[in-house]
Amino acid sequence: MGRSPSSDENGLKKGPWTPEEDEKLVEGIKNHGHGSWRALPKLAGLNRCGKSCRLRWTNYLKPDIKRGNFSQEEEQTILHLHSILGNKWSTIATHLPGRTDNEIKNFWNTHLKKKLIHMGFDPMTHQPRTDLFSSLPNLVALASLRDLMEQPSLEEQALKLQYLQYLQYLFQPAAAATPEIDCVYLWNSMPSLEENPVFNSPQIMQNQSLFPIASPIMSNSQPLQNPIISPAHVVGPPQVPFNFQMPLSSDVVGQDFDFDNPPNFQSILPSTCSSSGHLLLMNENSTSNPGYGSSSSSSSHGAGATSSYWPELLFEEPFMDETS
DNA sequence: AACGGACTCAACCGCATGCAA
DNA sequence: TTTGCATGCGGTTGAGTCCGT
Repeated sequence: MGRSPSSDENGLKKGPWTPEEDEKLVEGIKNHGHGSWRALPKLAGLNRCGKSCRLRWTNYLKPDIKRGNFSQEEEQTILHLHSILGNKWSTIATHLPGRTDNEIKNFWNTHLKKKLIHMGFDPMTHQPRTDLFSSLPNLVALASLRDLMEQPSLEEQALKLQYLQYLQYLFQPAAAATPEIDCVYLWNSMPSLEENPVFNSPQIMQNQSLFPIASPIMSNSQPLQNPIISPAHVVGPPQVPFNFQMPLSSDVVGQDFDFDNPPNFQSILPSTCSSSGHLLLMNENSTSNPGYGSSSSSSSHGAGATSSYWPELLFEEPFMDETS
């Protein structure tokens, strides 16, 4: 790691530090202090600039520096402080004894930022990403549609639907999160899909109470409504832009589904798609949005806006072959 | 075993800020 | 008030390492 040794136009050495240089720097600071970084290299017998010496000392050689992995607590502290302070690494570092701003910055860029993005949060605002995240239910629904259609029986399709409903339930709270909801809380409360016993339990077929209504965070949650499994508390319009009533109540259900020669998809695809599956670009003023719920027409892209726009990326390629 | 892409992190760069003359 | 120097800060770079093929 680091850089190859080189020197600048003044003949001062650049690049990685050698153990000998480290030793000289430590000795120099011990004897002369670091009141003047510019004078220090000369006093310590180093062919380095003062800036390089300061950086080496503050980021590596200072005796109270803590090395090694960040703890869970440190991770949460960084996350919380970053949500308040932004990229003020030196300020954040003052709250984490033994950690340097450079180390925190690197940890953020290599781990936490990616983790937040992966969870659907904007790493800068710590708010749910309205572009991708709010479309997740749509994406999941789309990805699962084929799977749903391939289920041999109505019961298994119902099972799939409940799975979709549960995903919807999981995604909605974050998408509906308001600024006062602490991102750290969501971070900690976000369940792991793989580990969730619901998905490994036969109870999913019997349990009609998968969607608690008491949770304050979930108060805006509006799981997908469908005619087969409809939890009593579910109110409001469907949030997934499919009218599942159509395939479920039509002859399509339970039969072998040929995706190469689909039936008339106009009835089950949202209006943003043409019958051939291409995306019909939809601007903010579009009024044609039947069946998606009233919230979708809002121009607010902030937290809580439930966008039903089809992600444009999704349809860079035709949704399905134009064979019919 | 070899290769190549992804990842990590120490170190550099340039700008901002503070302060003394 | 202006100027110049020293230091601090955040963004970026790039060589070493890891890991999958």
